[in-house]
Amino acid sequence: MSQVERGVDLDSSVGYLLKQTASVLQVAIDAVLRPLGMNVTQYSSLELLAQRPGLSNSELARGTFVTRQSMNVVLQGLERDGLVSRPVVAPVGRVLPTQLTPLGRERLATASAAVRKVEDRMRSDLDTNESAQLRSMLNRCIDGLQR
Amino acid sequence: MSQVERGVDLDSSVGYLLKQTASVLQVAIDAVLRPLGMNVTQYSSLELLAQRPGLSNSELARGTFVTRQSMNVVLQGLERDGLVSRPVVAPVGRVLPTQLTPLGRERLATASAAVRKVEDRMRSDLDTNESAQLRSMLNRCIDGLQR
DNA sequence: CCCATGTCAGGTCCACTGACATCA
DNA sequence: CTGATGTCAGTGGACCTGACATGG
Repeated sequence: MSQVERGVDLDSSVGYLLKQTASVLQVAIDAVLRPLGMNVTQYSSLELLAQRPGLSNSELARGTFVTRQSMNVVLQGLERDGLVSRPVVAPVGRVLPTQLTPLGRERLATASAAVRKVEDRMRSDLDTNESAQLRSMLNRCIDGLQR
Repeated sequence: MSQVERGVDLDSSVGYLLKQTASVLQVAIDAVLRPLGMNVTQYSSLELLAQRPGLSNSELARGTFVTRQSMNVVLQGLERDGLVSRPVVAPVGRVLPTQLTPLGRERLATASAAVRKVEDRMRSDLDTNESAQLRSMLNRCIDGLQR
């Protein structure tokens, strides 16, 4: 049989496990978003826009962990599909504040429900307290790395 | 200033935090491996081979979360650079067991030390007990997702 | 026969880097 | 001038599908 199943002794490495978990999660979310014609970055952008209307291209890029160049392409696609809208000219500076359209809000609702199910499945073996601990520890990992 | 810094209220989502942590970690490890002329997938392959000599292409692919086609390309590169070696003919079946060369072992030692530093920095705000908890919870997240 | 493996090919997707103009 | 932004262009990595030969 295969020597690599689960539990190479690399699972003593937090980094390896982190990568694995993120990878499995990405695949799972991808799978539920694909039938909706959406990928993770597009979904993340819509979710961010719902919570913080008027975010600019660069701000969305930072919020979804991609470059502003990549986000530019994403936004062009979302705009083409009528899910978001941006003013033709910048009201101030070069920043173009982006808004969800009614259609975008509708699609997001569907996608959001699907993604929430995945996340619930991921947390199904964790109680509320552990979820909070997990978030706390991940935040501290991020802080540590950015030092 | 930017409205997106740290702490959009999405950090109540484990999934979002997980993606962010993995993203920051990837960037950090990339940064230390780049000067060594290595990327994360190559490093992961060498690390796996050090712990489990003789892994095949397909097994390495599963262990690093890429397809066997992608791993095939990676191995060709590592072989060309003299970091790994594979027999010309399969000793049994079609499986070609891969081995680290002395050079590969040497490069891995350097890379491994660099990566370990990053991982230590990531865990700097966690005590031993918390690290174990984090691993445990990540493992349960993976199990939950694969159900 | 069925399945896993190693490998090659073609096409696609996605994110990145580089570069440039614009504006506070 | 500096720094942030929006955007265009090119590049690279990893994916997928398909294919085929080989071996348990």
